[in-house]
Amino acid sequence: MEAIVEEKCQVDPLATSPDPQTVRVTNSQPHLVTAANIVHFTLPSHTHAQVQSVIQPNQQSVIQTAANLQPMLGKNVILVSSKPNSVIQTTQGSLQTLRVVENGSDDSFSEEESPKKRRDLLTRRPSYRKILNDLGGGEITEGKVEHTSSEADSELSSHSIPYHTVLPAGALQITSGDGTQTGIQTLTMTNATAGGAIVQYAQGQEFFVPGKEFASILACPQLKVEESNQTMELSVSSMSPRCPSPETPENPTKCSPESSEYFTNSPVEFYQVVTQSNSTGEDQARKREMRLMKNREAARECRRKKKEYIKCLENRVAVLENQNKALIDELKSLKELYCQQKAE
DNA sequence: CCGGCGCCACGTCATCGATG
DNA sequence: CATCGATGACGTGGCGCCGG
Repeated sequence: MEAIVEEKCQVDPLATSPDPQTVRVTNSQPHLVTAANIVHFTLPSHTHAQVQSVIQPNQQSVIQTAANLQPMLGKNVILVSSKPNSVIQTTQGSLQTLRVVENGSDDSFSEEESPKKRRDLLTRRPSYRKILNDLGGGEITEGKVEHTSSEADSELSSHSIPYHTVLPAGALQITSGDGTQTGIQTLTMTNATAGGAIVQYAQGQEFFVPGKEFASILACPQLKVEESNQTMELSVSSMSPRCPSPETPENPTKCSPESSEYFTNSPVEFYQVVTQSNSTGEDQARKREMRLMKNREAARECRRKKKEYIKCLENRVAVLENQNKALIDELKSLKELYCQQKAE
């Protein structure tokens, strides 16, 4: 599939070129790029600029060109992101918004994007929080693969599951049964996604298992998983051998993310799923688990944003280094030209 | 092969600022 | 003022690399 980098120059108050222009780059596949990808494209003739760009996957970049240097340099190296709404910044003060569309995609540019927003993009300083805010609004989550707890929450709400049936991280407990249940206990997990799954068990009750819990459950070798088209049956069979005991907390992911509460240590054969009760102490524990779970997700997201921010800074470094190099070359050429004319 | 080391990702806690 | 999200700090485990 051929991807197209389509640039549409917005008429910005700061822009010097009033005519909207479109530049199509047909030799790049930004969405398939796994490493920096060199792309050549040519701006409209009146810009006298032939541009060589570096496509960075899943990044938003501030793109700087030196259009007024083009007659001298012929070629300019800029960084182009495959992320939409990147900004092309020229030394003439023109502001151009870059977006990436795939072939066949005909979604139009958001005309209602305010000049203020674009000016903010242009003038933003490299503040971590500021850039992260700029990167926000859906863009920064574009490359996000994993589902978040908010997605899980939305999934919950869409299923109208009572809040008390939500199991925070580590809250799912499978304890030894009282003998009323024999044999294999089957948990029916519906709507299983990376964000979690709705789990039904014997008494027709259901609860929500967050994605990580779900994955951990599936990873447990003591569980037999039968998958059908619409539902996934999770059978809890006898515990022999047992899941990792609390004596091995250094290896918690074998069965549980951070706790060993999924299973008892006793080698019993029957297990009963119990949810948190509403008693005060356990309610506090549940709140704590919820807080930890949210903070876990927040920390994950924060690190992801931080990495993206670092990449953005590295892109800027590359841009500025190239610009600096171009200016040095220009200065050198002008000096030579000056000395030549002076000698004549 | 093994220990040391560096890097990375993660979870948790503490703290701060925004918000209702 | 309580709550919540964001983030720095810290500790930990996994993993790859490298030298002995």
